[in-house]
Amino acid sequence: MKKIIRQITLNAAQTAFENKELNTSEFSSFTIEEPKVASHGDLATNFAMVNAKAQKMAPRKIAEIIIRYIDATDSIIEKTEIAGPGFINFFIRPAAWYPVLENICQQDTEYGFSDIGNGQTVQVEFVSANPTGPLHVGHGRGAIVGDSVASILTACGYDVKREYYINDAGKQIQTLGISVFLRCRELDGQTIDFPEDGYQGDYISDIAKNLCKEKGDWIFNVGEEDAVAFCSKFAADKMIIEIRNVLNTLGIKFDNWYSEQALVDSGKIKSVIEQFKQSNIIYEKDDALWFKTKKFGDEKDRVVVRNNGRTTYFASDIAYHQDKLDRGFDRIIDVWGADHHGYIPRIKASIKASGRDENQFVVILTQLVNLLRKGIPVSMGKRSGQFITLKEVMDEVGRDAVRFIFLTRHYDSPLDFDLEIAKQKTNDNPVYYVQYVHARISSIIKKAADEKGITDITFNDDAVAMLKESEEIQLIKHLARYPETIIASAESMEPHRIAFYLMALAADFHAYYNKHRVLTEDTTLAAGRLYLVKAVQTVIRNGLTLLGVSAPDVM
RNA sequence: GCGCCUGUAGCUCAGCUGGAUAGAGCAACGGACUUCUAAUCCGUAGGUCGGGGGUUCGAAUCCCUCCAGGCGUGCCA
Repeated sequence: MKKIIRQITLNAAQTAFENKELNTSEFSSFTIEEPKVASHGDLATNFAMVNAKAQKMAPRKIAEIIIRYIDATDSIIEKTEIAGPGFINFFIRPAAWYPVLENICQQDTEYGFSDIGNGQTVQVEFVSANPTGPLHVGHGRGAIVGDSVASILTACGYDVKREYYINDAGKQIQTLGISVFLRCRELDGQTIDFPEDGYQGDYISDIAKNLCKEKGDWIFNVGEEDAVAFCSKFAADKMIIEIRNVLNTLGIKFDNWYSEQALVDSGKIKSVIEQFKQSNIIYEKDDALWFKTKKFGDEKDRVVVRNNGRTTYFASDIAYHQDKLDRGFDRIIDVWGADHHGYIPRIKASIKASGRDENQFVVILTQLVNLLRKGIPVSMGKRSGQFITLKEVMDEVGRDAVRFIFLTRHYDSPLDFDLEIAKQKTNDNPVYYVQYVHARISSIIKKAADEKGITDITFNDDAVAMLKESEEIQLIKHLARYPETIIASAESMEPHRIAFYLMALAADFHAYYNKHRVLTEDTTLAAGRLYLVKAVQTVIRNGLTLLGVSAPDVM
């Protein structure tokens, strides 16, 4: 609808120019939007205001000319008016909205999809938590945002792959192995001296128990180095399985699990370092190798190979991101916790240094999650072992509520997650409010079939023409806004826009439901309303699907 | 010190990328179930958009500055 109004405005302006009523045909970009107040019409444009300067005319004067050139007879426009400083308000004929319903019905699960992505390939890398411990709610936020962004981009015609980068190489894996090995020795009755930087959680002991059962004799008979290496691998594999399981319960599946160890083994890290050395972007100082990140926008240069000869995490990351781009993705999106934000400039630097476009690389930073219970913070220390895992939160709260809560906030703002509120089935917890719409409509449709024998809800001019109530027109207008909401959500990579859209649509529906009965005695009217309500249900379901939330038929 | 993020109703948050009178939910108060699910609806009340400047027809939104909070600032990952 916005597109149509835009075109009508442009046509009018063009004709006005041809008739020498406007001074130039260079029109500045203008917006078509929905006024907040109903009395300002269905749609409004600021065309006259933004063009005042170029036209060297008063805004209201321009608006007046435009309106004169808009053919209001026999079109979708009922009337136009000039308001305020020079807005042009458009009032749309109610009947002009009806085709929206037919669209929804025809496109069904694909209503709201678009092709703005034009088949561009995108990779979304998210979670990528070290396999050294269970996921916590912070990881959950990244997981849900990343997954949802991926879904939304897919719906917009991007070719999207989800990837998890497993940090299964490096020091933290060593520490994991040592921690497990020590617990094994403890189980064996030996006295141990558990290091301060070891992993303290109970899960370490659990893994140790498992390991002892399977390989108890063996690990004490091989050398300590081999034993620790084995423990590392064993524990990391176990953790990955557990992580994968939790993510599965959240409804998240990755296309690719990328191993850092595999990256190391492939020699890519070495070859990238060598390559940058040759082009003089990596240099030697204090027996270490440094990357000239400062030259490419970072605060200072960063070490890639330590003076002990071992590569840093950054070195792996350089190679990893090079590898992603080598795989041909047009855009790579990383979802990180906000505590990693200092890392962005150096990764960008490495991409720039390789002669690529740094804009191909985008980072979504999710702010921290504060876990609360009845308003009281729950401690989240990882090393102390005193933390509530994502799995525990999922078991307590459930997938739909967890996902929806995370997605009703902009990822950019810190989030208080209160376990008690999350469990409540009230409006503090709007996921049920939205799902309830779906269930209610399912119930109506079932009733229509059971009691009235209506099983075929299809478009019918006469029936749809019965939709005259202001709440009905408002609902249809709301439905018409869905596709542009998805596009805006994709462009900004902000899933929360969909969540808010759904809550607003749900509010409109519940209000309508309370005021008007769908299954009326008038069968034509009932058919029209059923058709409308079914469209609402389709949109609710499509939106929830993009957020990874279920759309139940019964609640 | 420097960098990033945040500051909007008592609380939790939106605000469509600069538009008209700043919006929801919760909490408070008053109403609505013989009728398609009351996990719902209707109404009342609640604001110096952290403070101060600037940019322009127009600012919660953009710029500057100050204040407050969070995070970061390793040859850790």
